[in-house]
Amino acid sequence: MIRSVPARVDIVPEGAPPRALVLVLEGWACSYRSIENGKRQIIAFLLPGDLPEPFGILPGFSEYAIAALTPVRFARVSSEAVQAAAKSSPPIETALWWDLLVSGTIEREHIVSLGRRSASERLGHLLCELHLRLDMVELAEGEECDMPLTQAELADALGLSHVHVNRSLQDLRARGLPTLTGRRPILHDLEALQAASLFDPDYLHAEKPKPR
Amino acid sequence: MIRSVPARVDIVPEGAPPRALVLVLEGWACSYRSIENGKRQIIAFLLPGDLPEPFGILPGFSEYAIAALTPVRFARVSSEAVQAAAKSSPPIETALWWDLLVSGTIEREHIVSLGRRSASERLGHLLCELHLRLDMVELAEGEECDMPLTQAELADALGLSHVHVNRSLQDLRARGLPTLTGRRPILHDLEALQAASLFDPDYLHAEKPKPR
DNA sequence: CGTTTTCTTGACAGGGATCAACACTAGTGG
DNA sequence: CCACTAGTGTTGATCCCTGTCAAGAAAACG
Repeated sequence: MIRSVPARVDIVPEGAPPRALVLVLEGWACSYRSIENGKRQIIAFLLPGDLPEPFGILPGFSEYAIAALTPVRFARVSSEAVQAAAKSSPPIETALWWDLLVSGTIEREHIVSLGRRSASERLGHLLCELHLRLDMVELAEGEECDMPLTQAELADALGLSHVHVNRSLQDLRARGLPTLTGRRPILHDLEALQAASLFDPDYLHAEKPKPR
Repeated sequence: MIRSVPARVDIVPEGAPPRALVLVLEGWACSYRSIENGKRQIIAFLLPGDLPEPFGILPGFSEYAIAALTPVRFARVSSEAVQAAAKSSPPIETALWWDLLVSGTIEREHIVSLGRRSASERLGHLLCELHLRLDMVELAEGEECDMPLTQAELADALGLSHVHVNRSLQDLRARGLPTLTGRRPILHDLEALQAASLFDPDYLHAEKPKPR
């Protein structure tokens, strides 16, 4: 079942009972959690092809909401259907596991960023990550790509205030690394930015490993 | 294959090629990542019963090291053996998926802590989490439990300096919440601590859901 | 075009880092 | 069993990164 939602609405609201899984087809979304003190934390950005909930035999826990950041087209897939697909096709099963592992790795890297990297490093790291991920689904154009994110949304992902995101962006720009005009970053010198952001491109495993 | 290591040594060193999975049987361990600037970030604490690497059909990525915090007894289980066990026994398969989902949830909650909670809240939240997890494996004694962690180790998990961990601990103590003498915390008033730390006990899913 | 978001800047405050001692503990070997 | 040593916990002083508040500029949008 394919559906579309406009930007800025919840695809899965917080605390919803587990239902079918969401598969993002087009547009940007994110999973987030809002907390009692009024703040919110974006857990992960979801790009086309992402399956933000685990596909296994247990119902998802759904502690987190999923929201569209741009207009999003997505499919709702029942857990049973996903498992049936996995059972019947080894490549699909591999792809599902691969997605699960990679999203876990991205989340753990997020922990490292939030815990031990400075504001500019976090920001640069995120730009590198998103650029690489877009590249992997053919959505980057060389050193440029679309990135329809508000500075406030970046802030909610990076654990910063939107004011400081703005200043960190200026800091990176001043050091000649990325330019972010409008919502279209240009990573002028990818290697320099990666070095400055302590970004190791390997962790995303751009080439899929073989199943064993 | 069951092995033992003394405290403070790596069970799996950083960047090791994927091998058999580790299953913690006894003692405390953690997974961590050290970064170029000399800092390190603890990703997760591993208690008895934890299987810190995903069990699926793909080789683990092993971006992270696993270190013993106390003397640890652990088993090395080949990926194939785990899958065979899952295939042959639905309860085991359920348990494996459950473990995978819960550790993911704990990691995402870690993201929320690091991004949007104050030092004292993070600390209190971690104490609540570890207490509950210990309780789930019968290792807590009422409001007390063993917690063989150094303040520096807490700092590396919470993204703080060890000095500030010390001060946050005093802050909680002054507010009558937990007492942490030696390595044995007493959570005098669990509910008050949970409230002060924005801790929602539900996210650990102490009661396992049924497979569907 | 007017209105609402977003972006940008400045001033200021504060949480947490860093540095540097010093006090304890616990483990070690004599 | 005690002295020694290394690791851990505790404090104080100081600094700076980042948050908060507030307001104006620039985009986005209907």
